[in-house]
Amino acid sequence: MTRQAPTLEDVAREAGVSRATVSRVVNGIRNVDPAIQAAVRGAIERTGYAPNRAARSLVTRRAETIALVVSGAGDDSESEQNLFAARVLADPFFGRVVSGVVGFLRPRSMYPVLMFAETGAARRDVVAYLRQGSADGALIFSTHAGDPLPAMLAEESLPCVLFGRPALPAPVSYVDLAHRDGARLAAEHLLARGCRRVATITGPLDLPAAQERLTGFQDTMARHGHPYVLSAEGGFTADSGASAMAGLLAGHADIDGVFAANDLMAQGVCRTLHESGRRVPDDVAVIGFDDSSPAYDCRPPLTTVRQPMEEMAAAMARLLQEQIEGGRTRPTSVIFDAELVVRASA
Amino acid sequence: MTRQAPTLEDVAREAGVSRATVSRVVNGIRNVDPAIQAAVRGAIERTGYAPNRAARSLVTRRAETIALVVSGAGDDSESEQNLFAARVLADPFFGRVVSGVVGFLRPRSMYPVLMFAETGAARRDVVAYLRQGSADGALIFSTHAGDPLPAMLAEESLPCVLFGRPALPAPVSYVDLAHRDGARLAAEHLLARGCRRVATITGPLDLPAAQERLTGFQDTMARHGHPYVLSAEGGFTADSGASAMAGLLAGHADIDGVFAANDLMAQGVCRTLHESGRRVPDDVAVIGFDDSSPAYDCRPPLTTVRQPMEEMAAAMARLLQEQIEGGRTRPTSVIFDAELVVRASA
DNA sequence: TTGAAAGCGCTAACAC
DNA sequence: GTGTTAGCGCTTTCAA
Repeated sequence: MTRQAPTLEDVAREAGVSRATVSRVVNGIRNVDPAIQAAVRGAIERTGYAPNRAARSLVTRRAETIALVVSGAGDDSESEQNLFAARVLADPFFGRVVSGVVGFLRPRSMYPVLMFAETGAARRDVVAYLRQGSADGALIFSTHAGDPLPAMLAEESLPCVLFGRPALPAPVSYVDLAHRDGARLAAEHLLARGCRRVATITGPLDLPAAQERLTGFQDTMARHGHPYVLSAEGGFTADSGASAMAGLLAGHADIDGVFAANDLMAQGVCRTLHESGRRVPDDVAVIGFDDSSPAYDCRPPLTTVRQPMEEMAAAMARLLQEQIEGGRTRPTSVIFDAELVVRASA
Repeated sequence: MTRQAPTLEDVAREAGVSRATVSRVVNGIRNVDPAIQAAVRGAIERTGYAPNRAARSLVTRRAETIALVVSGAGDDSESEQNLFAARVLADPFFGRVVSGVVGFLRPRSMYPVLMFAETGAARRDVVAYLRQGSADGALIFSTHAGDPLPAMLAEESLPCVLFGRPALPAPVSYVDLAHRDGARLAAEHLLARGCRRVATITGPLDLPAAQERLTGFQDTMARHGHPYVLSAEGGFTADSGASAMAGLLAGHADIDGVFAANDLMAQGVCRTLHESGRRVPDDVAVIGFDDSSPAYDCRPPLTTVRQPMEEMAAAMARLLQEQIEGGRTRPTSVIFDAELVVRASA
């Protein structure tokens, strides 16, 4: 930054027109004489002009930026903010989410600001960030049921869209999956394979998604003459899946089918099964959920219920954009369908 | 946003002082009478004032934002921009990087803007983004040797810091690891275990880091009487590690020690070894590099060369900050030490 | 179709 | 220690 960056004024002088005209050309507004338009473009080229974002934002009242926030439910005492970020990023789920968001934003020359909000202070920072106009809205990914952030944003009428129905009711828009149907697909597939003794490893049951996957699975099994389904609660991590499976196996050695509420846990399940000398899928069929990278990294590759994460994330961004542009509109929700992806594990 | 957001003016009126005074209080500048300070704080509280970022940036000429960019070396024809993002995020390496960056930024109330620059157009967008003042500088993580972005930024004197020495020489600051030393630690450990027939699986050899890990390993082996080391080039992915190992094994069934240039490949190596009926570490000892999540997710957990990623990423952010604040200073580099983490695989 | 001019909300001299 | 004032670079009426 040795020399001062050229401004609209400089370009105007160079092109022999007014600032307003240059502004019109830059913003692609019609009603500008083609000749002048060319002159202006030439001047922009020559001066190496780049519009100043802050100045534009000041008048348009738009940051043209959105925040991608991953929030937890910790309180201020917790100083593990960083571990939280690392843990979230380690979840393969996240890569697909970012990919979907970026896919929507990039064509619009926008880039997401990454925020992790595990503590109360961090959540207040998110609210402040939006109130300052640093971002026009937020895409929220809650990792815990007790997350107060959605309500905080709704309270201030700050534009936001959640991934998944909020566990704590709040008047906000969200994008979700038909979890029950997804679980049903898994149940039917296990049944069709001839599994007679099935179990499910659930996610944290205070999360609506985990609850619905369980319910959908149980209901379908019940409808097919299996009123009771073995189950154990996991934490959506591979280790939790592995130990939940070990626990189940200890009491029920004859399990021949398992539905894990996400791929990471299914991966853990496979590990435990393998260590106990059982073959997948011959001895025990395993189905995961999400269709994220562990699904195909797993040996054997996992049969899983696909959640169209990229599309869902893109839909969130679209909804947010509409909310930002349209001013106050009431909350909406978009529900996507799940799909069974059959690989080797079941 | 029903009612207009309160401005400095409103707070000033409410507190019965001038805008300047309110500004001083907000920015924590001394020389403000404690009583007035309290009055102003009260007014801020009552009005619910939040400073407008754009207005501030306009005058301070600081966005107080930095870009975290992951760049590749693709050209414009490539339309796989999204896959690129997903692939990068899937790499466990990335979570630690973000964690380190966020750890440095958060206390300063800053958040990184995430950008993926795999195509030429995307790289130009990164440059434009910085030139517009949307971000004050960039943290660059190149995934390919031919990445032209560093040079592009240097050309425009835009503040940036790279992760790793640039493969294409460019006058930019960077933070790196003493790769050679790290590889030496791995070699010595394998030797100390009594391995006689060792092999190494390298990363893409056009990357300086991969090259140095190989050189460091070979040199140490040579110094200990092993002038020739078997090697195969991988692509830093688990699959590439698995197949490189299979290839090596085909020609040399007696391999008893392997050094993989990253954990992901080491994981693939373990998989291949396991499938070939060999035990790790009894039949073959395996050492990885990075100490990222696959290292402890792997069975057995990997002995690996730890790269203090979080600290490195934080150092990058610090260097960038200095560069932004200090104006033009010449490129610097900071090199971190590697450390051997002994687990079960070797 | 183009230009003149009025701010957007804030900081930073400078004066008091 | 506090207020006054002049912009920062841009968009956007409003006239011409």
